[in-house]
Amino acid sequence: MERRVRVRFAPSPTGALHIGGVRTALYNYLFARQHGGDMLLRIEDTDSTRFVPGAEEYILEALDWLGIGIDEGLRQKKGTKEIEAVGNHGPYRQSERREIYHQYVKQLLDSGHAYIAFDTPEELEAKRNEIANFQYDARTREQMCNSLTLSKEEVDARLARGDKYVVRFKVEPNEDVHVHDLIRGEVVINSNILDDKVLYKSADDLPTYHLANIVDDHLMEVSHVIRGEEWLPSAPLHVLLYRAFGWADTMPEFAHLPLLLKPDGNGKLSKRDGDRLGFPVFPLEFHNQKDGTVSSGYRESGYFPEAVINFLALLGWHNTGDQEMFTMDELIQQFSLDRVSKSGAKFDFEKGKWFNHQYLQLHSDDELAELFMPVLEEHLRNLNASTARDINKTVVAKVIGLTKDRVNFVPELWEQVNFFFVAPTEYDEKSLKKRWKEDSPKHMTELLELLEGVNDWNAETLDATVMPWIEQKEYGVGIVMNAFRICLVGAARGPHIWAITDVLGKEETLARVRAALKTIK
RNA sequence: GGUGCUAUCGUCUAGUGGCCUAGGACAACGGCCUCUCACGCCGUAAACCCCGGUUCGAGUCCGGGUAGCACUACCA
Repeated sequence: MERRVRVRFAPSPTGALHIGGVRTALYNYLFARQHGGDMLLRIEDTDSTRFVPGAEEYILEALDWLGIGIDEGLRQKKGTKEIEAVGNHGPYRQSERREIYHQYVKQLLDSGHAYIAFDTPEELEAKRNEIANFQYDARTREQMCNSLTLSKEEVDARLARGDKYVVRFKVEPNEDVHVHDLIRGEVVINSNILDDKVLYKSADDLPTYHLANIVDDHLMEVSHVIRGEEWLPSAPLHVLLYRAFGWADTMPEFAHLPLLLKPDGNGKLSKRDGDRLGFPVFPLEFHNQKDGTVSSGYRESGYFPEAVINFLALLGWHNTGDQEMFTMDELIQQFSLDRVSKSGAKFDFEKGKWFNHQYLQLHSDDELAELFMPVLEEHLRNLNASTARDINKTVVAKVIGLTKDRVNFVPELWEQVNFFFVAPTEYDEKSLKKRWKEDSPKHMTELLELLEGVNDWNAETLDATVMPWIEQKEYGVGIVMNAFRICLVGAARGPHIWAITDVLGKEETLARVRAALKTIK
């Protein structure tokens, strides 16, 4: 009988959601959707010391922005930032599941799969200093302070006294543990290299990841665990845990995803790489209330969620064939775990920019105008308002249509369209040197006269008036037009000249030529 | 140090024993277009980690090296 596909994304609220985590969430989501299954969101907050306020809200908002839908667990209430819990396998925050874990810790203790240990962190530290490569396991536990070495009376006394303790998993030595991984195949690890992992700590009355993770995945009926490769080494431990609980027959399938690596050099992609190389490592901007740092986000940098999704999907997964552009629906249809690469992928954000360029072109001028309007207004506010011309969305959409193919991001539009709204006050030196000739003042003075006589101000009329004039005078099209362009734009760049005069109108065009004549040289 | 995972252009990757003279995309470079800058189009350069083995034939299978990465906490 086929089991219903249920996957989970289980982040820790220790800060902004890393882009690698986003990809893990995405692959889980694609897998769930493809199989008509459920995507769960669980918060793994068993380390109270690392909790960062706002992180949980951040994670949910980021997933919502990216279009990664949650079916069960914690999610944003539709259209709001409020958090709601849906489903009947809750609670979905591990810190709220204490009583549940108590029961399972006891089960392991009673069945002899776990034991109580009183060694203090200081004692363990000392042991590690004393013995190279010290590991708490079958070879060493007999020398430690635990319920295996102490008498029952002593253990009870310590417990009654309120001594801090942990519960450790009793790993049986010298056993080959097989883990079946959907991406990597069979992985075999000998239990000798595993240590007796701490499953529960009395100090904060919380389990560690390993215990909570197995208990929750079992109780929540998770069918596939799709997570980062950093978990591969502890997968055998998890298998042993499933067996100890007697859940081996319903143990989920595992798939360990390759890691996202630094663009340059070696190692895992980190927050610092983003700062160093100038690109976001997080989906949304994050203000860390704990350490006061601010991290830039893809959303605030002008990325479209579709572009981020497309980019991320292809970092570690690729179908046969040459398709590069994928909608979420296409990804859901085509994604498969056996086409996920086994090796880590360097995070090359140049490709990300290209994807954004592609998606930007797909948006209509009106949509882009809507997005660009606030950026434009902000820039104009920062300039002297009196130099700004009237702006309305129709004009903004029009100039965006003229320039959008040359930008990757909406905010970059400003550099392309600013001269439509603000007359140049200075003229680019390089452009002048190359395009402003000795005769240019004379040409512009004559052109000015010619243009003053044009009543029907549009591209066709202007072209039909100016071109023959240039030809007749033998001035050269490039010489005149480039000088004209400098007058209007302030530099040798921008769209076709008649497209510019069209938006500027007769009055403004003439005014700019006059101003240039006065200012240049 | 130990254990595990991985290994095709600078980067993401296609390739599942003959279709590979190794394909696509990003980036780079060159050209075309053109009143400018871009976009776009066309093109160039660019890779099978090394050594053995299996086979008529290996990027593809096997072994050994090497390298990279991950893990090795009362963090996840």
